[in-house]
Amino acid sequence: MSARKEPVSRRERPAKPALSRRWIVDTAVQIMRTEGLEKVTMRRLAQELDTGPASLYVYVANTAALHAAVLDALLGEVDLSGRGGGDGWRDQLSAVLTSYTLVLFEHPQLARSALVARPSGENYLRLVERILDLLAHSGAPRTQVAWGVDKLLLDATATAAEQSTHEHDPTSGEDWDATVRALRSVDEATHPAIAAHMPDLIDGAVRDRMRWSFDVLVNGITQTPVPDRAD
Amino acid sequence: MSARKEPVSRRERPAKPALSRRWIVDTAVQIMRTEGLEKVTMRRLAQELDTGPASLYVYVANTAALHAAVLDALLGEVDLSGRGGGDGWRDQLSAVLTSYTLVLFEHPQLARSALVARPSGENYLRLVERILDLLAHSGAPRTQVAWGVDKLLLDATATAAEQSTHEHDPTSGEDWDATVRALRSVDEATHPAIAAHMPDLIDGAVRDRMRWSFDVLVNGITQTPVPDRAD
DNA sequence: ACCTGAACACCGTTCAAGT
DNA sequence: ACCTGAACACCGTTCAAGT
Repeated sequence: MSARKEPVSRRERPAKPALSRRWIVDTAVQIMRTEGLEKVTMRRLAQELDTGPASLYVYVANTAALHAAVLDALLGEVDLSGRGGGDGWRDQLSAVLTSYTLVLFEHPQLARSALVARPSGENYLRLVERILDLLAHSGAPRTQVAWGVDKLLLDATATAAEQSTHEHDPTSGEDWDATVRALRSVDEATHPAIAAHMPDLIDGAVRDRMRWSFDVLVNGITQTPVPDRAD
Repeated sequence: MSARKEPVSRRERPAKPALSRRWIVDTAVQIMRTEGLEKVTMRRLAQELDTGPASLYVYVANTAALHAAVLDALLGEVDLSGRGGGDGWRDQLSAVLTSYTLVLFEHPQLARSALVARPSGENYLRLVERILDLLAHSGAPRTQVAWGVDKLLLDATATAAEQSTHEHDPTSGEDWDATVRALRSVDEATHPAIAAHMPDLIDGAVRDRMRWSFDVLVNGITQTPVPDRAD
């Protein structure tokens, strides 16, 4: 006779907030931070939000869109100021891209999804705007600048995506080990070039390679004219 | 009384071949060609091989390894000759990388898995050997050549991975559409640089961009010295 | 050594039905 | 309009048991 359940159950937990895209994405980010992106599934997320998976489809088109939203949220952490290096556009650009890469390094799986589902959120637009502006200060022709932004972001994203040897990452670094082993154990007779370049092929601190990649791209972008348009 | 099933059932289908890594990978390639990589699952593959999924684990460590094996098989199709352009190392290198990129363009999903699980099969080694050899003809310092190969392959792979607007691909091009829409509808007041570079940011034939990317990288790689090693 | 059945622990997405 | 239960059609991987 005592069990009227309505008010009791309502007070049992800290008041389930109304569903909203905002709340859904925030919760997804939280799950990613604590358990990794592979746990950011519709079902797991629904469970966390105390509802069924079907309910999420009112706010999110599918899993890919969900991951894209999580990525954009994370891009809010990129430091766009360019502080850290010198005052020139080049140092500032380097600092912004380094910040972008480091943010993705924390979540290589997200970098991979960035390669699949191109982001289009406000934080992504802010990032593109900033890089474009800095690169334009190089004085390079407009098209080179426009195409160059793409190259810089693609390189940084792909570098992060590759860097899967990470704690929260289940698909960790044994593939890279396999590649290293394969390159090391190569027969000098059949693969002379590999043997000849061997230590360097595998060596090099990530930081050094990142810095060099940046210089390679900026030098190339500013100095290489776009080809004559094919038909 | 007539139904002795042993010999009959043995003749019912064209004699199930014994399981082997070779046979498994070949069948996987065939499924990918006809149904796309997303159908290359342990279960689907087992079904095709007329066995249970557990049996495959004798030959293949997991799904990622399976996809890596499929990728290496596909790399056998890359034309390493370098025919098509001129005779110089640069034209030949361009031809080899174009061939690599085009092979991956047929299967963008495979390109993505190449970014995650670094390949290490014999076809991959052959490809690296060839690119290394060609790039070494530039006369650039050893370390630049070694690191440069990585950049060239990474750029080609990432470019292919992005290019997901493809027939067999379920996760098709609506994300790119969303990005284009976002870039187009940007407010000139808040994102002046995007507005200023707008047509070029999105335009450009894939071929033109590929050619330009190659030139950017080769110019950058051959002209940019590696930084002093940090500690 | 190789192969298997069966189980465990998950997925994404849809849809008719409810409020 | 928003939310839900239930279902459909899948997954990867392990493990004890068999040959």
